[in-house]
Amino acid sequence: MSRITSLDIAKLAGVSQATVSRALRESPLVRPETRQRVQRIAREHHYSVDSAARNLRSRRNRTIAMLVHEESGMDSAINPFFTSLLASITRAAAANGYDVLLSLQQLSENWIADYETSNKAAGIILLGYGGYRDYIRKVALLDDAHVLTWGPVVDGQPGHFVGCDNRQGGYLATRHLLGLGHRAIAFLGDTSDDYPEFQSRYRGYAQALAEAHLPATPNLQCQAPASAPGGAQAARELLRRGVDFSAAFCASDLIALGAIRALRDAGRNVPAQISVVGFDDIPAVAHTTPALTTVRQDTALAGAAIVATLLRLIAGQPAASRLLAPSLIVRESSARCR
Amino acid sequence: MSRITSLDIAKLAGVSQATVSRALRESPLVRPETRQRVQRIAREHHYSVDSAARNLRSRRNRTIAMLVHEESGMDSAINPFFTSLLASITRAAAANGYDVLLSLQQLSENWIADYETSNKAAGIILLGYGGYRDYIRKVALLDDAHVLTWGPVVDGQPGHFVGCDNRQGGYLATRHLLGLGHRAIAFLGDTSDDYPEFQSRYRGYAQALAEAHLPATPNLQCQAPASAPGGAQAARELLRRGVDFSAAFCASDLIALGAIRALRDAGRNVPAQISVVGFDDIPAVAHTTPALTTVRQDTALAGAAIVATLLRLIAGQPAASRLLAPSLIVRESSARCR
DNA sequence: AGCGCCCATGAATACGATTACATTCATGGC
DNA sequence: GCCATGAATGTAATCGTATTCATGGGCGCT
Repeated sequence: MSRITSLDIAKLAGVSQATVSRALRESPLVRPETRQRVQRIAREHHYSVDSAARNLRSRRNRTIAMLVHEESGMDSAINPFFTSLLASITRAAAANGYDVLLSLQQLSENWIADYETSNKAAGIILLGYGGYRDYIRKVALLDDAHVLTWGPVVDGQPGHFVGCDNRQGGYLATRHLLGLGHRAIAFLGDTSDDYPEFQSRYRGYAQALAEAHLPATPNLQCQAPASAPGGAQAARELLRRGVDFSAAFCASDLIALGAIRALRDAGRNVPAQISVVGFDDIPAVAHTTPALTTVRQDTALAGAAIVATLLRLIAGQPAASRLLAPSLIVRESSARCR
Repeated sequence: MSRITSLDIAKLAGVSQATVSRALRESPLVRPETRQRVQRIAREHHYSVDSAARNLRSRRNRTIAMLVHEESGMDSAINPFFTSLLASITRAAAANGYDVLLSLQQLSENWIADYETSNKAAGIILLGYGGYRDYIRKVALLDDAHVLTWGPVVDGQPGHFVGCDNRQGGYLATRHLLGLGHRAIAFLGDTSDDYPEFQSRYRGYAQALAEAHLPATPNLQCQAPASAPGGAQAARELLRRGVDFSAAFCASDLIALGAIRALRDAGRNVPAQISVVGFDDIPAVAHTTPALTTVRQDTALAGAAIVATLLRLIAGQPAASRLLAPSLIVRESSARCR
C-alpha cells in the first residue's frame, strides 16, 4: 500500500490532479465550492502535500537553517542566551510558514554547500560566530546565498547582521552603577577580537566612565573567559591585585554568576560590599540569590527581526542590518555604594 | 543562469548522469578511478545534490523532527533542561547523517500530518508532552508514523519512550538527605497527572522514606508549579503551615531556586538551617550561591539513546523503550542536619 | 444571433535525482 | 572458438507536485 497522493484525491473528488493542487494552495482560479470539496476530501483522507515534490517542482523552499556555532572542545550546553533566541526565531519562522533546521556546527568550509546549495534551506542564520569575522566576510561575498548573522554590526563590513547594541548595554549598566555612587567599577570579560560583543560592551563601559570624568583603569579590567568558572577566576585575580573596587560590570551573566561566587567565597558580600551587574538576562538569574541586575536583550524582538530580515533577503529585497536596543533590569545584586 | 545539476557534472566528466549519481553515493558499481574524478569535478564546481529531488525519488528522508511542547501562555523560554537535551539530540542526529527540524508546538491534532505525512521528516521526537498521555497513546496507534517520546515509560502503554528513571532519581536525592541525618524532609512539586515525571520523583521520595520507616506526611508535601515562582510560593506555603522541616527535595531545579529564594527571604539559611536538593542539573545551578545539590540526567547519553531508538523505528526494527539512570550531584545546598 | 472574453478546469510537461533494466566489453572455462 | 559471466556504464522510467498551455462553456455586448 503506497502513499496517498494528490492524484488519489483528484479521483475521489472527481477532478483533475491540477485542480487538487490549485485548491489546496487556495488558488483563486478554482471555484470556491470545488476548493472546499477538495479540501474536505483531502482532510478526511489525511492527505498532505509531499514537501519534497513541492520543493522540487516549485524550486522554492520554506525552510531556514539555524547554525549555532559550537566550540570544538565545548560540552553539550548551548550558550543559555541562545536558547531563548532560538525559541523566538523558531516561533517567528513558524508565524511566516517556515520550518527551522537546527544544526550545531564547528567551523567548516562547506556548510553553505551543505545547506543552501543542496536546497535544504532557503536561507541561513548564524548564531555565535561573532569571533569569526573573516569567515563571515567570505560568506557574505557569496551572493547566491542568503545568510544573516546574529552579532555586532560593523560599518562597512559586507554581509547582513542583526544584533544587540552592546555598547549601549554596557553604557546603561555602567551608568546605573555610577548613579548608585560607585566610582571604582571593574570590568570582567574577554575583550580580545574573539569576542566583538564583549569589546562593544567594554566600549560602552568606558564611555560612561569618561562622561563621569573617570579613567578606565587597566587595573580594574580583567580578562575572563565567557563562562562561570572564567568569571570566578577573574574575580579572584582582581582581589589578588589588591585594587579597591565597589562594583563590577560583567560581560555576561555566566561571568557574573562566577564572580559573585568567588567574591562571596572571599568574604565579600554582594551587593552589600560589592555590586555586580551582568549581561543577557538568561532565565535562571532572575531567581538566584541575590537576583542579578543585568542587561536584557529582548529575544522575542530579536527573533522577529532576524527572521524578517532573512525573509527579505530570500525575497531578494534590500535589507538593512539592524541594531536592537537593550534594556537594564535592576534586581538585587546592585546597591548603593557605601 | 540556473542551478548546476548532476547532468552538468556528467557532461564535464564525460560520463552519464547516472554514473555521477552513483559516484557521489560511493556506489561500488563505479570504477574507483571514475568515482574520484567525478567527485573532484563536483567539488570544484561546488555541486551538491538537490535534497528535494533526492528525497522525492528515493522516497527516503534523512531528517528528524523535534517537537518541543509549548505551553499556550508561556513566555519565550524553552525549559532549560530541554536545551541541553536538544543539543545532544542534534549532535547525535548529525553523527548519523540526519538533519534536525525544530518546532515549538502547542497541542494540535494534525502535526503528524504536517511532519511525517508531508515527508518533511522520517521520524518525530516529542519533548515535554509528559502530561498528555492520551494524546501520545493516540499517536502511538498510528503505526505508519515513527514517534519517540521523551518521558516516563509506563508498562503496557503503547508507544516508544526514552526517559530518565525519575523514581530512582527521587530515591537517590531523598536517601542523600536521610544520610545527612534529616528526618523531616519536604517534597515540593506538582504531583498531578499533568506531570508524570514529578509523580515518579515523588514515588522515589516516598520509597526512600518508607525504607527508613518514616511516613510521607501530607503536611510536608506542597504542590508547586514547575517554575521558580512556583517553588517560592510552595516554600512560603510550607512555612505558613508551621510544620517543622530541615530539608526539601524539589521536583526541579527551577523549583529549588525559587524555594531557596523564599527560604532566605524568610530568614532561613540554606544549607545551614535547611537543605535543598533539586532535579535536572541545568547549567546555571552549578554556579549559584549556594551551588545546588541536584539529580543529573545525563543529556549526552539521553540524546544518543533517543536518536538510536528512533532510527531503529525508522528502519522498521523492533525498539524497546529505555529508562536511563540518573546520578546525584552533591554540591553545597545540602548539609548535615543540626 | 454571433463574436469575443473570461472563468474554471483538464492535459501535458518539467523539476533533478535514483534505480531498474539494457548494453557493451573483456574474461574464462570447456 | 564459443558461450556464459560479470564489471562498468548508459538509457530510460519514475517519484508527486506545480505550472503552462489548451479547451470548453457561459456571459455580455452589439
